[in-house]
Amino acid sequence: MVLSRIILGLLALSPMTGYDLKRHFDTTAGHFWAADKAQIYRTLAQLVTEGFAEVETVAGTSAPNRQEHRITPAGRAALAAWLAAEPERHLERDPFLARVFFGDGLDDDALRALFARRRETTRALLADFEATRAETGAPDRAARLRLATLDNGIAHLRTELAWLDTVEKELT
Amino acid sequence: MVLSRIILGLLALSPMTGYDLKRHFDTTAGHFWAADKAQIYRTLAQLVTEGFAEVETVAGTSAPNRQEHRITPAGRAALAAWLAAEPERHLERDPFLARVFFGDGLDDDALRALFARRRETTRALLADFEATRAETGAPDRAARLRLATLDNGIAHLRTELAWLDTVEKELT
DNA sequence: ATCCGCATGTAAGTGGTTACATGATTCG
DNA sequence: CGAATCATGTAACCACTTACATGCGGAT
Repeated sequence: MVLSRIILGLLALSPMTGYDLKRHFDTTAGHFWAADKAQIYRTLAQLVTEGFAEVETVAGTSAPNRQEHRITPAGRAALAAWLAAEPERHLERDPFLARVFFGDGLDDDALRALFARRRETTRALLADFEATRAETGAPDRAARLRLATLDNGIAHLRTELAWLDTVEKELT
Repeated sequence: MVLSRIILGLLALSPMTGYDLKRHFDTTAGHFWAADKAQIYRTLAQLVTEGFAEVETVAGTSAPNRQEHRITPAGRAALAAWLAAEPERHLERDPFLARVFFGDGLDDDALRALFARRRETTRALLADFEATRAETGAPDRAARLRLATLDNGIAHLRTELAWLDTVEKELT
């Protein structure tokens, strides 16, 4: 459900192929929703049978054929309805925190390594987000809201680093 | 995989029934992993067939029979192996942020309502976490690590509220 | 020559959600 | 008398992941 509506939202910005959508999920939309191509192609087919999107095959001149998907008026209505509906609840599932919770089963070195890996992936993601943010200018209302989700990610990544500081200090 | 190892971790603290486990997932373990009872009972049965847990039926005196599950030595080994393994990566999936990203499809009032609901659920969860934290004292190493995961949750909830402040201010 | 990007999909398996089903005891 | 808590589970469904499979064109 959520994935299909996010895809409709992206198609509302412009017509796209599954491959184009995948790139969005690997960059902009990845801050709040993960999806892989198997899911994307399946959901796209489903949107077409529901009448929320239409396909047009665009012959590739110097590339493979593109299956361009375009949102229909019914698709726009479904997107609007979802936007106004009660948000689904967000269920937390973080394998790293699970390991920390049972971390007494690791010795100090292994624990330190666990925190160090977390710090490294967090730091890298933050650098990535901040670089993306620097690229953007002159936002209208739509772009300001999209930026807000990126800022949300940046704020949480900074918080994670600050939390790691205190936890690692306590471990010494 | 992750769920089965978290259950092993909880069983390592003390033998439990599926119902007991459910209460843990609704409180302490809920900060980092969500699970419902259908999954818990299924996973428990699987752990028994794998030889990682054993069941003992305890006749209820003034209650239904309890199926007490106890971790086996093989189970402890599987838990230790998982703890030391590379953490699975954490995939973000937040329906609220998805709505904000496409928020231009909502009018100002609907947007404000969206943020207000998020603020309310965040505030309530934070109060809950802070109350839990106040209850705890004199921690050993194991308890300090469990507390650290709670502090992680508290830090992120505060960050979310601060982010909401700036976004809602910008909306005026 | 080899690798990377573009572009499409299928199949099998695992993990997670929702709805159905039951029944005793305790507290207000 | 009714609601909440304790306690168990099944069935059907939906969502997500991983591995398999193909092939062109352009750059190094």
